[in-house]
Amino acid sequence: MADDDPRPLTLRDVSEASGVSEMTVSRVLRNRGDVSETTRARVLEAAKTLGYVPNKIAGALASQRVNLVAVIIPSMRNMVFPEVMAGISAVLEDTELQPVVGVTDYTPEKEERVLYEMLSWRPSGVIIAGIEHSEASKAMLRASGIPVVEIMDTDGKPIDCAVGISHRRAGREMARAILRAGYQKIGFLGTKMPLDYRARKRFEGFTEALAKGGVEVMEQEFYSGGSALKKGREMTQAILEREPELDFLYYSNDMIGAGGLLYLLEQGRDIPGDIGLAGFNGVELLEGLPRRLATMDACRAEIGRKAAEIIASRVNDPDASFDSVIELTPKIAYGDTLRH
Amino acid sequence: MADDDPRPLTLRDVSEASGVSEMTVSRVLRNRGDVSETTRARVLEAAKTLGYVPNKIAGALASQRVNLVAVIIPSMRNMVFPEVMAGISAVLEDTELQPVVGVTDYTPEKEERVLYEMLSWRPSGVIIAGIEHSEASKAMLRASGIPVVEIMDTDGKPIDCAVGISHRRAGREMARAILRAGYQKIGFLGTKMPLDYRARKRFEGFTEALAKGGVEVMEQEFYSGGSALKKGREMTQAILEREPELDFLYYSNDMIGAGGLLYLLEQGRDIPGDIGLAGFNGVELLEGLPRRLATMDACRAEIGRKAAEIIASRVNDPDASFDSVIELTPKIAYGDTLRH
DNA sequence: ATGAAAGCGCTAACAT
DNA sequence: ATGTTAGCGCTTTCAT
Repeated sequence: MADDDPRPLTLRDVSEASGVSEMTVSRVLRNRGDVSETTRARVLEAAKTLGYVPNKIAGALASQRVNLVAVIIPSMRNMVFPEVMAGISAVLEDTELQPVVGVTDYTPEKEERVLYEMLSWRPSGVIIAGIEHSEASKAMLRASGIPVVEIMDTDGKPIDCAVGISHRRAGREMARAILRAGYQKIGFLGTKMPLDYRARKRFEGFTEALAKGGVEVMEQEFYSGGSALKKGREMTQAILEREPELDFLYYSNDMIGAGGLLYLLEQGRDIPGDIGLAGFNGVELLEGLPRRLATMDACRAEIGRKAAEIIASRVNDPDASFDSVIELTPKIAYGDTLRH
Repeated sequence: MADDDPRPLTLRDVSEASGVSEMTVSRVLRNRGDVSETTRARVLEAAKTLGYVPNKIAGALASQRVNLVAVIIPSMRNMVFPEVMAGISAVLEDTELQPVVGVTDYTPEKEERVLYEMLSWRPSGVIIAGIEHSEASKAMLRASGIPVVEIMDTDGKPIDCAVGISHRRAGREMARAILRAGYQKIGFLGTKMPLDYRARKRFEGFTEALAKGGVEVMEQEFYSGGSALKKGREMTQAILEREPELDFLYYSNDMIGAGGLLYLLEQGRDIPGDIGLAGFNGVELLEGLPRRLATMDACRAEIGRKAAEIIASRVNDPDASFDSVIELTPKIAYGDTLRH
C-alpha cells in the first residue's frame, strides 16, 4: 500500500489496468458507441477498483460542452430563493444538466463579478433573478451565446427570455382588494433596499391603484437587517405610534407581516375588523401562525420549473421555440387578515 | 455589425486585436509577471471592447488548478445551511477560492452522486456536512488528495479533519439543564428522518443523560414534511393528548419548537411553570416570537468560517498544520421557556 | 468493436 | 518585457 503518488488518476491508468485503449475506456465510461460486454465489464471493474473519477475539465475542453446551468440569485436566506432552486433542481434532475448557484447580495457589482466568474466556466445556460442588470452584465449575457432566462419579474424587457410575475400588477391587485374591503387608512412597511426592484415595483403598483381609488398611503416604515419577524413587530409598533388611525398594513414580505400579526394579536387588536394586514410571497411558515396572514403567492417553485424547462429544451435543441415572456398570475390568499 | 460567428472569443482574438502575443495577454488578464503599462492598457482595452471572458476550463486544465471549493450539504431549506454557507462565503470572499454547493437531500446515494460530480471538476477542497458517509464516498474523498473538512458534527472519526459540535453532548447538556430545573415528565418531538444522524445523536445524548438522572423519555412524536411550524403545533397537541402529564417538551429543531410554543400559549398554558420547552439551533426567527424559546446555538456561521479558513490555509500551503478535530461548544439559551 | 491522431484554449517553463 | 514551445486529459474524427 505504498501510496506515494498523489497524482490523480487518468484515463490512461484505467486503460493500462484494463488492457484496453483510452478511447474504449472513454466510451465505456460515457456509455457511448458500441463496446462488447466483455471489455465493458473489464473497464468498469478496473475503473472501480482504482477509484477513478473522470476529469470533467479535460472532457469539457475536448467536447466543448459543459452540462452546467448558472443560477444567479440575490440571496440564500430569503426563503424565496431556496424554493426557486427546488423548482429548478426538480426539473434538471431528469436531464444531464446541473445547477450551479451564485449569489449577488442584491448588488449589481457583485452580480457582475459572479456572472463573469460563472460565464468563464462556459455553462450551457443562465437563469438569473431580476430583469434589471448593469450594462456590462447585459453585454456579457448577450455575448455569451447561451440561453438566458431572467426570472421572478416580467416588468421590463428581457435580454433573451423571462419567466415571472408582474410585481406592479401584484401591488395593484392587493391595493384593489384592500379598497374593496373598505379599508381607507393604509400603511406600508418594507425593506430599506433601493436595489430590491421587485419590492419597489409592488409598491409602485400599490400606490398607483390606491390613487385610482382616491386613497394615498398614509404612513410608511422601513427596516434593514436583523430578524425579520422581530423587525415586523417593531415596525408595526412604530408606525402605529406615529399614526394610530391606520386601518390596514401592507408588508413587503410575509416575515415582517407575520411579526406584525403576532404583535397586533398580543395588543388585542381586532383583525381584520379593526385593522387588516397583508404580506407577500406565500411562505409556508404562515400556515403555523395563530391566524393566516393574507398574502399573494409569488409562484416561486413554478418559476423555477418553467425556467429550467426552457433551458433544458433549448440546450437539447438550439432551434427550439420559446416564449420570450411567461407571466404567471399570482392569486391573493385572503387568509384571516383581509376582509372580502 | 454582422455578428454571424457565435464562436466564443479566445485569447487569440484578444491577441490579434491588441497586437500582442497570447502569452502576454494571458499575463495581463491574470496580473502575472512583468508587463509594461502600455501593453497592459492596450490589452485590457482590447479585451473589454471585444467582451472577452476567459475560458477557465482551458485555464484549469493547463494550470492544474481550480479555485473551487465543493460544499456539500443536505438541504437548502433548513435555515441551518444558508447560515453555514454565509460563514464559508465570508471567508472565501477574501481569497481566490469560490464555493460551489451541492445538495444531498439527506440521502447517501445522492451524496455519492453529488460528490462524484463535484470531484470530477477537481476542486481545491471539499467541505461536507456530517461525518457519516458511504464507504464509496469516503474512498473518493480519501483518493481525491485534497483537503476535506467534515462539518457540523464531531462525534466520529473524520476522514481528514472536522469542525463542528458534539450533538451527543448537546443532547446531554440539555437533558441536564431540564433535570436541574426539576422537570420529570419529558416528551421528545423530532423528525422522521433515520438519516439525520445529528438529530439522532442529540436524542441519544439526551436519553443517556436523563437515564443518569433516573428519568426516561415518557412519550415521543415524529413528523415529516410540511410546514415545520404547523407540524410543531399538531405534534404538540397530539403528544399532550396521549400524555397530558408531560411537563417538558424537547424539540429536535427550533421551528417545530416555535410551533409548539405558539400552540401552548393559545391553550393558555403556563410556560415555563406548568410546562417547559426547548428547541435546537438558535435560529434568528425565535427573536420575534411572543416568548423566547429555550434553545442551543449550533454555531453555524462559526463552523462555516472555521472550515473555510482551514481549506484556505491548506490550499495556500499544503504543509500547513491543522487540527484534525475542532469541537465548538454551544451554550444553552434559556430564553423564557426553561426555568433555571 | 477498437484504435490512432489531432486538437480543444489555455499556462508553465524556458527562451530572448 | 515579451515570445515560443509543449502539453494539461480528455473527445472528435477518421481509420481499421
